[in-house]
Amino acid sequence: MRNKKKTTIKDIASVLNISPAAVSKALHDDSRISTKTKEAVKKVAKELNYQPNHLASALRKGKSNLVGVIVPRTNSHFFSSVIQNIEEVLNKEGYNIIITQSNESYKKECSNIDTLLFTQVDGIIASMANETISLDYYEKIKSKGIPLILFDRGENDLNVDYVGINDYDSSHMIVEHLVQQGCKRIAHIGGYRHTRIFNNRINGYIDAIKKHDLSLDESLLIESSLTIEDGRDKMMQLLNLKNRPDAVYVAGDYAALGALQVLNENNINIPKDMALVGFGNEPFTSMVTPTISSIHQHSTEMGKLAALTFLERVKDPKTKQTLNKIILDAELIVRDSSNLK
Amino acid sequence: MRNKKKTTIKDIASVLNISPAAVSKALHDDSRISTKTKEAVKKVAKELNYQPNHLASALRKGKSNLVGVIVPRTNSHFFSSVIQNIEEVLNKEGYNIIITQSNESYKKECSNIDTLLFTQVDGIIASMANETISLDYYEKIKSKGIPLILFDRGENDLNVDYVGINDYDSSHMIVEHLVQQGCKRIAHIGGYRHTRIFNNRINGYIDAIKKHDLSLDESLLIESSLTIEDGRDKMMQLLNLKNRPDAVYVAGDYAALGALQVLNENNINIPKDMALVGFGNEPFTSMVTPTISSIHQHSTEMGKLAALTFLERVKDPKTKQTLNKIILDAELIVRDSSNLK
DNA sequence: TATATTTGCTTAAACGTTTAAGCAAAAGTA
DNA sequence: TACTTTTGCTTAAACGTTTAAGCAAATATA
Repeated sequence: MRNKKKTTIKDIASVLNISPAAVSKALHDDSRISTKTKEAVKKVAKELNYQPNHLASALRKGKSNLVGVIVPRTNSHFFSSVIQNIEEVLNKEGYNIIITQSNESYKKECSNIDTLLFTQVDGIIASMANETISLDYYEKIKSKGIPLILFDRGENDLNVDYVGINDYDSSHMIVEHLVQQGCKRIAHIGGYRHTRIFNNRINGYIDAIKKHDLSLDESLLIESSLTIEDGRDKMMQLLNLKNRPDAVYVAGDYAALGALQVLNENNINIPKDMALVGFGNEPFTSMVTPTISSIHQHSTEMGKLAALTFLERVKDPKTKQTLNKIILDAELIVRDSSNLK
Repeated sequence: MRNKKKTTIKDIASVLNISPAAVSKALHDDSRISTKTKEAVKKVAKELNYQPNHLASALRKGKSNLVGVIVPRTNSHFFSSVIQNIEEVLNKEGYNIIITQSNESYKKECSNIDTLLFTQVDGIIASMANETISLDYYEKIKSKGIPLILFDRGENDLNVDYVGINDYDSSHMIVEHLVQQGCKRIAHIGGYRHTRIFNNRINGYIDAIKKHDLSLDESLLIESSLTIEDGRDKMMQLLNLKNRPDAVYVAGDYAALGALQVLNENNINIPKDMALVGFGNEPFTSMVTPTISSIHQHSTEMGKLAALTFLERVKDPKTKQTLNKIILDAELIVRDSSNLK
């Protein structure tokens, strides 16, 4: 007994003996349609359980009201929160989002871009994979003439909008905090320099170390993929030094967790023997023992701003695309791992 | 100098002086088109940087090759892993997925369904929010005539495909394990009974307790929302009992984490004074101190099976939709929190 | 050689919507 | 009264693709 055929605008039109065009206009509250007709149309639409065919209108109007989102992964609180806020802002404006994950792979990222373009999205909001070095492939998006907004990973000097936090200053805050706690030899397990945000963190670290007249020991500055496993490896590397550091600033919470595990396993007292600071303020930082100090990246604002930037771009597509960087101030959350009282 | 107008099939046709229909067929390797023409078409397509318009073909063919996925949230390893595997299987078959989150809200879940239907997805794969009690709203999906596959949360006796694990047996495994470790008073912080999987876990717990001739104490069985906070609350409740349990089986890892925090804060030795077992095998269970025993839910298989079930349904839409339940065996991962040697 | 089949294309309609253009009737204006 | 404007619709084309139907030429079959 199920109504297999979907009701279309034509069905409504024929019931009321008016043209499909009138129905379309009535449904969109066009001023040139009488209130009477509008009411009749809406009544019949409800009765016939009319559901507009999005594909048809998208095809006709040349826009899909779909926005693609690319993230390295969704199972981190940061990205998940950014996504949620992008969604919230865009839903209100009638956009839906398609979420894709690159799993930190450049190849997957490229295929995600193709997928999204194929789906005729009206724009793409993305944060780049660890592997991704250049924005070359992203040119494809711009050549389609749709807005591209990058966040977190993707700071650039090209004409691509970017929303992120002040990584350089964040490093300064961390080093400053550790110095205040009395630390003298501060190590940094950073991300890969080819990613701008990690490079900024490293530069911030270096400059802050210099500023406080601490020795800038090359063995204390290590690049890492920032996974848990690599965090473990790099921490062991630091422990094997003749002259161990008394504090470690890790550029990612997952790697910081790995470091913490190694320290605990080796019965090294945190923070007395070794202070520890992470980056990202992932929920688990306050769950582990000891709790890990970390940088809060304002994921809520970042998501909202990314979405709003997109909305501005579609509203005003004529204005020349110029570099629009939004840099948020981050916040250091001090927890047990670096609290020496 | 940018080519603003997108190349269409017509453009290719006019270059080669053939009909658009021939181009379409050539691009799809129709047997009725000569190899010569096919090659020519593909060459021109590449030259003009032709990108097929997905909306147009979807409209014409009546299918979008989009599959909607609804999950309570993406920032849990379980859901994130299921999604990843759904994606992997479906991408191979030319489908893309749209991920939406309900944030455990029934209202959001309904709006997600509307959104997905509006986007003309070819099917929906979903796991229900905590709040969701009935499948009523999901009827909308079925009345559209597209496949609906539920996983994890959503076991049902209706004609809706379901993929999940054996929750009843999992509870048995856990209780059995705790008994073997010497526990006598085993408490259960369960989910809400209105959700089938949690009800199954509770029933499994009760039956296993009876089987081992342990006392079935009502005060030891508590329903919970299974968030970290509620895990804390319910653990405190158990600690306040005159006759404390010597083991707690928590139906979710996040709540188990909350319980662990409370135990640690109260200097209760885990597992000596109180053994602890969680459910879900979230990565953090092996990160905290002590590590938490948990049930591995085979998220990889679950995602793949959900996707495959969907593919079968679209391949064979004529066959009557009958209840197709796939129940996987779960696995207990024993860690420090319940290992009494 | 006459007929049947296959090959390689074309034509035209269709998917469901939106929208520019147009037109008659009603209402407003002088 | 005669004109202009507004109202309320209709007509028809368009978005880019797919596909059923058809047709002429080439090839196969008897």
